[in-house]
Amino acid sequence: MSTVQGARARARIEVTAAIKDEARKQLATEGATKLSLRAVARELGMVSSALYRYFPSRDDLLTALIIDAYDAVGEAAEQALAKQRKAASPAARWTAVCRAVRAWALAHPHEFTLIYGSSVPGYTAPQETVGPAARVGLVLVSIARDAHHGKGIAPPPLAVPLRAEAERMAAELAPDLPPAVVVALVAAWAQLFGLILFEVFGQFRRVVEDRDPFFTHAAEQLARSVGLVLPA
Amino acid sequence: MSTVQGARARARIEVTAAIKDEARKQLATEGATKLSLRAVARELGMVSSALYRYFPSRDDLLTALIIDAYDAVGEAAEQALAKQRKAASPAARWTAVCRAVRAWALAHPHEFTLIYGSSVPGYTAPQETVGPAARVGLVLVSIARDAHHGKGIAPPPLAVPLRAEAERMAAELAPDLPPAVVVALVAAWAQLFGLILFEVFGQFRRVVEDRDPFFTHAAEQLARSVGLVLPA
DNA sequence: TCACGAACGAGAGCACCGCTCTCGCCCACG
DNA sequence: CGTGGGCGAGAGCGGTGCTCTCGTTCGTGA
Repeated sequence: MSTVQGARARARIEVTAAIKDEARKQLATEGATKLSLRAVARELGMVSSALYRYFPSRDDLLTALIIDAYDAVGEAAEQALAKQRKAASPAARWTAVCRAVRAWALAHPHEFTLIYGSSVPGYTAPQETVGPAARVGLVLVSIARDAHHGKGIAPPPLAVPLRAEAERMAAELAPDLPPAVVVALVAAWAQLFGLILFEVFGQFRRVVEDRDPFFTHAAEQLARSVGLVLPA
Repeated sequence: MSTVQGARARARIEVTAAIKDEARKQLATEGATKLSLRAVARELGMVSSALYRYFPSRDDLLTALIIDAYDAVGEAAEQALAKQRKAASPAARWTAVCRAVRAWALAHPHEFTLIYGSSVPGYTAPQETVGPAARVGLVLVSIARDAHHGKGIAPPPLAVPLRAEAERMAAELAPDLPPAVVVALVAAWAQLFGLILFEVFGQFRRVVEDRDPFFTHAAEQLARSVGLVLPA
């Protein structure tokens, strides 16, 4: 029933996409705070009130862009993993995924900021965002899972004993992995984005100049921290 | 000459402080994007144009708040280090500083977001911010330096060989420390804020529930990654 | 001492914003 | 074929950052 929708529905999809495209363009040049419904409408030859036929509010437009951005960075990570799949070591896959996420962030800094930077502390993300938001994390988990299950090359790498609460959290998130690996995985997930955020926000200016090799090295160390690198 | 300034100068200082206080209050309740000059003026019983006698623009007000926030979190880190100074192991000092930074961030989420989150990708921070912004990093460096120089307990912990550029960067930043330690230090610096940002932004919701022990564990692992933990 | 000038607050006003409401139009479905 | 609902246009509301002008106040240098 959805294959050949009426012209009405098709037009709606097209206009919605055009609005998002124009909004993304303004996002890239001006940033999220400067994104203006009126400017988007103006650029599209519409009047501002017409946009409200497609998005109930400016925040809903932003939410749509957020979901798209989560999907885009998640897909970048998944494609990087797929490209590395055969015969690459877990550490090599990990690094490739990290580099892909970083590359996407540097190519779309404002969209990356939108999802990982400027979030409002009090604000609870709408339910539709949680799925797309999890994709990068799931890619990282899958690398560890493959390494642990398939070839069994990921030993629990940690010397510091875990608290009981951490054990429980690990059992909930990924019961098939050693708790220490799960905890390290979650931490590495956040730390990866710390590295990228600092680079995107310019915190490394005058501190790290050759950021590409620095990042690669840090990503490899993260892989080590999760136990993806075999002791030599 | 500056001890007993005229009454006008004192009034100016007081009004400036009152503006910043009210702005901080609104920042805490509404967030940076909703901070309104007119609302601040209204609350202070002034008219909006009067604020421009004290801050040339809204962005300059925000810059002032940014500097204050950098100083506040830097001071929190420095005080945590000072409190731990005597007889504490380098790893214990490291963890204490990390926990102090996190505690400040959780207590002032909007101010933390202002300095580490919502930064505009294209925007270059004014020169006045670089000093205050460096304070937390310098505290971390000082811990590693004390450990390396004073007691020599920080062995270069890394197995992956460094690139030549990384060696050069390390020599510029802290020539008295082993390059591998400097590189790990910079990465740990960014990763620490990745952990805190994810917690402040709610990325750990439904993922990490007992965040305090999780963070402490992650901070200890970061100390390990810099070489602050002696091999058992 | 006193006049000058700088700093100050008030107010009006500009251009822009998000959002609402009403109004005609026109297409698709019953 | 008639009609109801989706649509775009337009006016308008209250808000924003920022500018300019105009009296007033108050410290300071002559």
